[in-house]
Amino acid sequence: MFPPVNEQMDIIKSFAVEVFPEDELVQKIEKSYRTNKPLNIKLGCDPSRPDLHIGHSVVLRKLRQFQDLGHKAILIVGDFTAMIGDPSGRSKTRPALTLEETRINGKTYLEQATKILSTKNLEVRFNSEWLGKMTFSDVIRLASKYTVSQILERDDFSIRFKNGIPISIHEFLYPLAQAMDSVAIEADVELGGTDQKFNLIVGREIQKAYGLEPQCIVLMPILEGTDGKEKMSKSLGNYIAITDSPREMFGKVMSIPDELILKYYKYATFPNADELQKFENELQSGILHPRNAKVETAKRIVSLYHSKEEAEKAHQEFEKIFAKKEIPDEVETFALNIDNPECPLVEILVATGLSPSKKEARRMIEQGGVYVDGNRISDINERIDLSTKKLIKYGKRKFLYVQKG
RNA sequence: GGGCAGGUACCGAAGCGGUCAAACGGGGCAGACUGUAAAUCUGCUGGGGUAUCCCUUCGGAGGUUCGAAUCCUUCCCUGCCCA
Repeated sequence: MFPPVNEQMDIIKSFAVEVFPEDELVQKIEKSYRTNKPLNIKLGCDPSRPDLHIGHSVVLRKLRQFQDLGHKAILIVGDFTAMIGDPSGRSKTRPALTLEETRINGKTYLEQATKILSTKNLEVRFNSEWLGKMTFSDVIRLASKYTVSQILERDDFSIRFKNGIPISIHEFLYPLAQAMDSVAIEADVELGGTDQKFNLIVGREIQKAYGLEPQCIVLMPILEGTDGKEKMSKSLGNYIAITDSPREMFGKVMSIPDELILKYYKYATFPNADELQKFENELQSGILHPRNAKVETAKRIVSLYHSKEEAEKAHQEFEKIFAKKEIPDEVETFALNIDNPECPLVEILVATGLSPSKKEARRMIEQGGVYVDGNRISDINERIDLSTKKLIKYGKRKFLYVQKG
């Protein structure tokens, strides 16, 4: 029923940064193979921001691999822990959410996650189920299993501590709470990004303290955002959401710095060994032009969340707008409710929502970023006759037809 | 509980009675260039109005002053040290 152990290990280790302790994992898999029982593979998700992006997809794809190997994926919706706010990789305390908010977000999360995960051997648990039941003495018992210096080993804590940036006590509890999830579901393996390493190790320790076999850990790389600097995240605005439209998705991939191409190709699409080898060789030897490498990567990514056809369309549209500087196929029309069709351009820009303020609209015109029917407008007092439909181009990529309506 | 240092625009960080809508850096946006929404370079970056005019902003609330982000009072928040 299960593939052979070696085969499983190869797949598990592919694309992972770290898998440890490897010997324990081999043993677990051997046992599962012998007894024909699937392993519990845990992945925690943070419902405080439910919009999944390609950065999340790396670890979700890994979980999917486990599912395909026949193991059981257990998605922990951290509805309870979201109230704490995971401090990982953050220099600031995160805002806490209410239970209801996290519940709603959890749902959205799941809808999106199943674009990658199989619904077959998938179990979804909310950690308020057990964390919410813990009494204060339970919490004290849990807290007694870990020391302050152990917790301060984590560098985002120690850095904050050293720099005099506040750390609230409840943040110390976060890794412990997450560890309790592993206890509650008896996780055999926990997946996470490399930034989760500390939390996952705490999970091992706490499982041991509660008399359980400790989980093995699979760490996946963190994908940088489209800016190429920071980790991909919604709050930084450098993300490619898995719900992005084909056009957006394609464009965003095209905007990544060249150095990131291989990483995106690799971790956002999980190519097979041959594909990867070929791509890497050609890119490095220069046979594959970086621009084309991006095109290929973008197509692959769009295909994963939409379809091959959509990807092809997005590509063509991209070429049209940016290489040929033409107008995209689908441009919305805005019916502007005005009395006099002769309307100052600045006001049109604000009324249509293209520009948040008149000030910015003027700035944009002054900087030569506004075109009406293909003509660059340089006068901020320009009036536009809207009795006929006019095409406005605002900045690099905003297009809109406007007409008096 | 005491002492000290702080809280400035999206973020970091200057300013310490008028010349402050507030230096500088990052981010963002635009333009040029290009192989792309890469890289690089240049410009812009509170709002309204356009004749160098008005409004809102420097943790909150009051006050001093012709005039405050800058001084005083008080409150809230944070860090460090001492107890």
